[in-house]
Amino acid sequence: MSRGAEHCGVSQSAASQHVQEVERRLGVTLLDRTKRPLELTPAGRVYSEFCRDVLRREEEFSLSLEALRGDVQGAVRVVSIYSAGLSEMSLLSARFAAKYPEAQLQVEYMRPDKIYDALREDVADLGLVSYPESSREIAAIPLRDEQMDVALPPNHPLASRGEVFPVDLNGYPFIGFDEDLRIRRELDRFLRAQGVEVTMTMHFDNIQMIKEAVALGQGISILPARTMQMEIEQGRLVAVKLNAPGLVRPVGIVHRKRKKFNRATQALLGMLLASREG
Amino acid sequence: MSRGAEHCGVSQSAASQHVQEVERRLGVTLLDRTKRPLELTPAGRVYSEFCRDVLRREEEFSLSLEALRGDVQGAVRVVSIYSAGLSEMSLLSARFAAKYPEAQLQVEYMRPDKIYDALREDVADLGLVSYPESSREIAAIPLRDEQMDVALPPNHPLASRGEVFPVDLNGYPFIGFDEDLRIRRELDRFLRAQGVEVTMTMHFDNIQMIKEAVALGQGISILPARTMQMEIEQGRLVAVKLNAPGLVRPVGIVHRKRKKFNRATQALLGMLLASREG
DNA sequence: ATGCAAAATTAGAAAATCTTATGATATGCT
DNA sequence: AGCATATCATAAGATTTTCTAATTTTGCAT
Repeated sequence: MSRGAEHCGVSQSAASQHVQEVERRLGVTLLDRTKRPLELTPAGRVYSEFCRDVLRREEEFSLSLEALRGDVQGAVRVVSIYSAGLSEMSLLSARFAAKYPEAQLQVEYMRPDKIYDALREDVADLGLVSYPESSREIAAIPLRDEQMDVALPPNHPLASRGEVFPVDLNGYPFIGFDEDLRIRRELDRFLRAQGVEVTMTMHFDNIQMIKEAVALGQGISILPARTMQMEIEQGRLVAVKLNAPGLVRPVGIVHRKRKKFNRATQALLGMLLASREG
Repeated sequence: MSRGAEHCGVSQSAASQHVQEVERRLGVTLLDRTKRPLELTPAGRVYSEFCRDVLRREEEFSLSLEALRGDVQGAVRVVSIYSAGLSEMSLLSARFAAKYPEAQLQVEYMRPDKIYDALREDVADLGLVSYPESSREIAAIPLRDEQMDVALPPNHPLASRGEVFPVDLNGYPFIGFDEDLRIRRELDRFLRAQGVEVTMTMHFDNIQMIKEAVALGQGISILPARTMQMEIEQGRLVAVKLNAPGLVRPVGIVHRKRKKFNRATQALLGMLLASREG
């Protein structure tokens, strides 16, 4: 039952209560609870049968609906922020294509607010964003919290340190994010809380540009560790761990609430969620 | 759509909102709203097909479940208050037996609180009560408001009047209901509001006994008109209309909330509701 | 017996659904 | 065409359902 609950993305309690409510409505017990692991009663087997039947029929229905709509069979439309998408999707799209050769994966990169718009207007199925936020129309699924490291040019005095404290950053020229981005506000809040005074010399609306500027020695920055891997390998950047709690960039999936996903979307979502456990 | 809403026992608004929510989830329009009466779109037809299919399967399922449970196929267990049940059920049970010869109708009479208990304990399917009340576990369906007349012995001074006013009852010995019955409280409230002062000489827990006592000249009473018909025909009682608004005895059906009814119960409930329109 | 994993229970929060009241729109009649 | 009528849509708020977090209970294995 716990497994089932997780599979449905609800708590163990919800699953237990739901089963009991179904039993009450039908007036029969579906599970033999004197046995562990739980066993289906005869009525439970009949009910299970019925449910599978309905699900099968539902699958048929949504197939014929998609055919009717003239949808591209099994297309997923993903919209993503630049930073999360490039690392995430490049890995995933290959695996996805291998596993579901007939499905079609479209990824498009845009700024966060455009992503939410795209979902609302139903021109995209899934969104990959940082600081995912749910609202009346949008549901959010957290994926992971990305560690934030200090990004330095290789020749920087701090570059040889195993880790740095926030105060060590004091006084260095800093390259940040545009002010209308959520991550900028979060970083500002963090630096202020830690009593760090940096000089914001430039700001950009995406991580690529910041990395570029840091590599060119224009200043230092704080960026999600996994977005810098390539540059570190190439020796263009150095990432140093920041010894301070609570600074992470949450990344998650957003989608239109209670929207029926086609099979391709379900599959991709499944892969994304599976990668979360790792 | 309005018809459908009523059929499901919800408001027109709820139906409209629900259809729109389904449309949103599926991402298609189901109804062509530029036409009156409303027409199904192609997608709507496919969806309707799907729904019928599921309902059909659900019907099959509940059949095999009942078979499994060893239920008496198509038995309805009705529990009723004495007064409503006798007139209601005697009429209905014949019609029911004629229409559904294979079904089995069990009627049992008991006091109101026992009725609610029986439903909660699932030893009865439907309850017929006055002043139906819903609660966490119980749902109530109003059936009708019964007119309340003054019950008099044939030789009573008021018996020849076409109608009486509440104040006319002043001073007469009165035969009422037990104090723990809702109808007693309602009558008390009514008499007090009308400024009537009667002498409660006896009280009983059921209408039969009150009628008996009135017929024997022990006092007058106020009773639902339709429960006195037999005695009036026999000349044992006289009913006189009471000229005062707001005194009715609501009668309704109660049942356990969100409980799956078997076909026999659905059929009987249908007949009861159909009789309501009349 | 005792501990452990998994399910049941409880209370309270969150979300879905419903109702009432009101506004919009197609159709048919004059 | 203009108006009346019936029907559906929308809005705001209340109600009901469903969910989560925390805790307790239960079956099974050691």
